[in-house]
Formats: sequence, structure tokens, C-alpha cells
Amino acid sequence: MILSDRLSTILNAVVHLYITKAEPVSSEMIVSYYGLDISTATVRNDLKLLEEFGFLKKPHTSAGRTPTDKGYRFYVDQLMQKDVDYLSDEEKQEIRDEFNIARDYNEIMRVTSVLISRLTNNLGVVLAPNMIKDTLKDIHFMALNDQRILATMVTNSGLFFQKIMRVNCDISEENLKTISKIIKKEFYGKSLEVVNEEMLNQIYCYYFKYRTLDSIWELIENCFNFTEEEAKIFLGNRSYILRQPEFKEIRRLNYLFDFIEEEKNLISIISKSILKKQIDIVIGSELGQEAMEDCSVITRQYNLKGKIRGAISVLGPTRMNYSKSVSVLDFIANELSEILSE
Amino acid sequence: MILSDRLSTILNAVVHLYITKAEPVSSEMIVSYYGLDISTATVRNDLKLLEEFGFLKKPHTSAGRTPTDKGYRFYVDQLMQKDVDYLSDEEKQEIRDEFNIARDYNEIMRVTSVLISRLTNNLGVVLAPNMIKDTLKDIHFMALNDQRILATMVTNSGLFFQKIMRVNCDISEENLKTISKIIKKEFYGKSLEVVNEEMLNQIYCYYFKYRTLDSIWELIENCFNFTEEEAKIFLGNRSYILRQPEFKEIRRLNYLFDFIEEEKNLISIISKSILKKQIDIVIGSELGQEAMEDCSVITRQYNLKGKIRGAISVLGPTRMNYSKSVSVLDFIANELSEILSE
DNA sequence: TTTAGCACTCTAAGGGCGAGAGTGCTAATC
DNA sequence: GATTAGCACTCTCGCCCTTAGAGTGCTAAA
Repeated sequence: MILSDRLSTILNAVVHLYITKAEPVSSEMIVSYYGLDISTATVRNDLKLLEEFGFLKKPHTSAGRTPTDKGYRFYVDQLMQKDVDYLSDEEKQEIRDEFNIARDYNEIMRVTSVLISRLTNNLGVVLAPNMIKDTLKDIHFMALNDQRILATMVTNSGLFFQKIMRVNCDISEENLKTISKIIKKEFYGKSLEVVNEEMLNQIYCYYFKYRTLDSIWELIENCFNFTEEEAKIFLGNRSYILRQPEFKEIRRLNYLFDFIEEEKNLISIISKSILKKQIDIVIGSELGQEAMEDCSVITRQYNLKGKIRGAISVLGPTRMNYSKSVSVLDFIANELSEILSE
Repeated sequence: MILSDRLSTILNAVVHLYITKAEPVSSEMIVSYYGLDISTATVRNDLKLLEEFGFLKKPHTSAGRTPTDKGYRFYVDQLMQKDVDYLSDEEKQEIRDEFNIARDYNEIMRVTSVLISRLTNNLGVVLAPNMIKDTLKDIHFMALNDQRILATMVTNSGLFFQKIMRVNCDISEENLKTISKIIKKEFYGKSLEVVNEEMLNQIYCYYFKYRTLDSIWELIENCFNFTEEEAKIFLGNRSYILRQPEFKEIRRLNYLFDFIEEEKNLISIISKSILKKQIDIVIGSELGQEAMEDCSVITRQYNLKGKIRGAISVLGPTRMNYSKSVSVLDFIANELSEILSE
């Protein structure tokens, strides 16, 4: 669909004014805020047209207009200036400073989600890097106590993960070394997925070679068993989104929190977006969740050594500042990719 | 202060009814719900007395009574049945099941906070075990990539922690082994606190012995630098506390979220409680936080091998179910202590 | 000391009212 | 044909008033 210049201007004006004022936008408002050289009556005619197109709606007869999901969609696809950087130098510095303090991956993910929350005034979400396609680079066992062994695995991308294994019998340090050597020899350079698949076969093989070690093999298999594990997500501060006027009704807040605290909900939305394009915006009803029909989610991929490995997102009301959010996500994703890739 | 039997009964009734109904309690309600053999007028006289003592208050002239902080305090100290287990068998099984699934410490802490939230319908909080008094048992370095080394430290209690060190130059695996051997030799059995203090001196000593390793010593020092690190806390689900009627005003919710998302606030409250006794209840204004004056925090210590190492808490409105919360915390703390101590 | 009875107070819910915001239509104008 | 002034119309929101009802506190009697 193509809109005349004036209709585009007016639709753009409604979206912008609604985003900033959080109140239905009147013809009078548009003319005065944008210093347009047309009368309010003309604007009213156009508003009516835009409403007929399905881009705008009215809460009631004597109210101004608000964008519909379709209106936001048109705005986001056709009108919104991409490539514009809405971050101030102070904000950029703030981001870099916070990233500099963070020391481990959990901390980095946490900081990222908090930064997104703060800079967009909505909820920041981070989907941690997925490691399943990584290859095994190193593995090491450390005894925590008689019954527990800590396994640390390092992947080719410089990521790592850990599992605790409970054992029944004593396993000597020597045996642990032997096992890690075997695993490194057999699985070095193989993707974790493959390791997971092949492990079972290997177990039977080594079971006979190293009878004394039998009890531990099954535990090690669990180390690489990613299937049951969902992706890990980090949620930023809730206090900002709480202040958005759309959540002044507690009922809405309940919906929101029920939704975000069921981790698989956000994971599924973000995982879908991640496959589509670098930045993906899902608006209101497009989320396909009745309870969330007045929320939008913007998702931005991030990389590790050039490969897409995860995503960061903003969750806010459909009336969120899309352009600012995109800028924030872009900048943070780049910083994050850089830090992770080093 | 000592109350007559009847006054105690009535105060107890007010607290219970208010906790369950979330509405000011009338004389009529007390008599009918508790089947007391006295008239409402008598109850009214007693209520007035309890109000004069400062245990009860009225929202307005023609309303029933609600407990004051002082009233809750008296209830908690004198009236509340401790030693009663308010958990159903199903709830206990649920707790055990959830704990059985959890595989690493982060997961255990997360699950604990979620369980507390769910079972108390308030916010569960977990203060992770403090390791600073632990002694160093093992240390191991693994190269993540050219510029990053993962250090894993294990303590005598079977806990572990990790730090990532960024290095400028290449450090061979051989050198890493040497360094870990040195550290193990010098610091084995010393508390992390002491390691932290002595490290600086050692650095100068080894600086000369192993010139080639100089760049890494300072990084290792950072591994044991706990001072700047605050204790780690885990917050459970927010969706339950959100449904408590006291938070139907958004303003209250803002206060609450601003408070809980500033981590040091909860850390400081819980840390104070942890020193006092096994279970500590802080009610409303006792928190010393104006914004939180209608909330209470119950804190329960947990152990690792018999030593107090952290705490779990419930944060809810002052009108929370103290006895149920205590039961939940008690049971979970015991399970947690057991799992951690194994 | 307890209780019946009753006056009194305050809230919460509902209805009515008027101001104001903003539209949509009509007819005039460019 | 597009734009605009003018105006009737609609709906919300805040305000006030009223009323019902909940619950107290007091008084006087048991």
C-alpha cells in the first residue's frame, strides 16, 4: 500500500505523538505540533481516511486517534527512519562503561538486559549464546567433594559451560585425567550435538576397556545432553515497563508478568525472530498471544566471530518508541558481539 | 506485655482473619468465624482496648480493625504457633521433585527462589552461599581463546567459583600449570580472604622468580578479590506478589520494584537478619524503609556442613501468612542445606 | 463484667450534571 | 476538486449529591 505524502506525514505524526504523549492524538494536536500549513478540518478528513484504511482507530467518538497494529506495522516498515542513531554520546559511554565492568558471561548477559531496560524504559531480554553447534575444545574435571565432580567444557568459540556430576564411588584424580584425555582425543573438534549423539556408543566401547570407570560414563553423557535444556534467557529490570501507562491497570500487569515469567514464552518469540532477519519487530496481535496483544517485541541478533549466536530484545507496549529501541538494540548488539568475539 | 486469654484470642483472630480476608475485621466477624461465646459488644470493648495498646488500628471510624506493625510483632513473637508444619505432603513432594531436577548451583538457587514464591504467594529471595571464609582446595586454568583464561576455583566446602581473565600475551599451557601448582602449594587450605590479602605480597615474590609469567599474576589477584563483589541474590517469581491486594495501587508496586531491583537493599536486610537467629521476621516499619513500610521480610538461615552459609527469604505485605511462610522456609532451608552438604 | 440497643460516622456505589474535547458533516471558498 | 470555516453532535471525565450499609462507641440495663 502506498500513501500520499500528506497521509504519510499525518500517520507518522499520529504515531510519534501517541508514542510521546500516550494519549489519543487530535487533528488540532497534529497541526500545532508539526506546524502544518493545512487546517484541522483537512487533517480530520485524512484521519478519517487513515481510519478507513485500518491504520488508525478511535477509543470513542469524541476522542483523538491511536494507531492500530496495522498502523504501527506500516510505520515500522515504511515510515520509520532506520539508519538513524538515536543514542546520545552519554548513553553510548554508559553502555561501554557497564560492559567494561562485567567480568563473566552471566554478568555480561545480566548487564545487557539491564542496559536495554534502562535505555528503552521497557523490559530488556537477552537470549544467551547457543552452544550446540560449537565444537568441543577442552574438558576438565575437578572433584568438589567425595560425591560431586565439576565438569568444565570449553568450546571453539571460547564459550564454556559446566555440569555437576554426582557419583557414588570414589574416582581417583588419575582416572578423571584419563577420562578427560579419552574424551578430548575422541571428541575434540566435534560439535556438542554430535558429541551428545556419539557419546552413548562410546560408552559401550569404553565400558569394557576401562571397567573401573564405568560408573562415570553415564554421568558424562549427561554433560552433553542439551536436549532437555531450554535456551537460557535473562530479563532486565521490570520497574521501567511498570511505569508505562498501559500497565496502570493491574490486570494488564498480571498478564504481562504471567507471560514473561513463563520462560518458554519469550524464548519461543525470540527464537522465531532470530531466524528471520537482523532486526525483527513483532507488533501486538502478531505475537499471537491474546494476553499480550498490546505489547510488541523487537529482537536483534548478535554475533560471535561473525556467526549469529543469540539475540537481545525489547518488550514494551505497542506504543513503544520503535526507532529509539532499534538504535539501542543495534548499538548494544554490536558492543556485545565485539566483547564476545574479543 | 502480657494479654489476658480473651484478648490474645481476639488479637489472634484479627490477625488470622485479616491475613485470609484482606479486609478490616469486625467484631461480628470474629464472633461468627470463631464461634466465640461472647457478644459482639464485648468483642468491641476488647478491640478498643487492643487499639489503645497499639496492636490494632482502624482505617476509618466505621471500619473493622487491622493489625498494626506492633500487633503483628506481638502475634509473631507470642501468639503464632511455631513448630507447626503447615506444608501439605504434596507441597513437600513438589519441593523435593524440583530440587532433584536442579543440576548446578545457580539452578538450585533459582529453583529455591521460585519455590518460595509459589508456595507463599509472595516473593522468594535467596542469598547465595558466601564463600569468603572457605579455604582454597583446588584451582585450574583453561584457555578460552588467545586473550581469555577461565579460572575455576574449588573450596573446601565443595563450592566453586569462576573468573575470566583477559591477558595480552600468549601464555602457554605449561605456564598455566606451573602457576596453578604454585598457587595450590602456597594457598591450599587458606581462606579466600587470606588468599586475597596475601596474594599481593606473593606477586612480588614470584614476579622475580618467574618473570615470564608476570602479566598473569595481577589477573589472578583479581580472582580472589571479593571485596567489590556484593553477595549474589536470586529473586523468584514476581507474579504472585503482584496479585496481593495491597499492590492494586500501581504506586505501591513502583515502590516495591524499585526497592527489590536495587540488589543491595535486599542484601542488606537479609544480611542483618542472618546474623540474628535461625529465623528472623522484620515487620513493616522495622525495615526502616519508608517505601516498604507495608511489607515484611522473613529470613531463614541455611547451612552447608553445619555452618551457616546463606539465607532464604520471603518478601510480602505485612498482611502475609507468617506461619505458613515460616513452614515453607524451614522445610526448604533444610532440603537446601542437605543438598548443598550432600 | 457483660450485653442489648441505638445513635453516629464514614465509605462506597450510583446517578445526575456540566464542561470540555474532539469529531463529522455541510456548505462556502479557493 | 480540494480545502476550510462553522457548528451540531457525541462521549468522557470530574464533580457533587444522595443513599444504603457496615461497623463502631456509648449508655443503660442485666
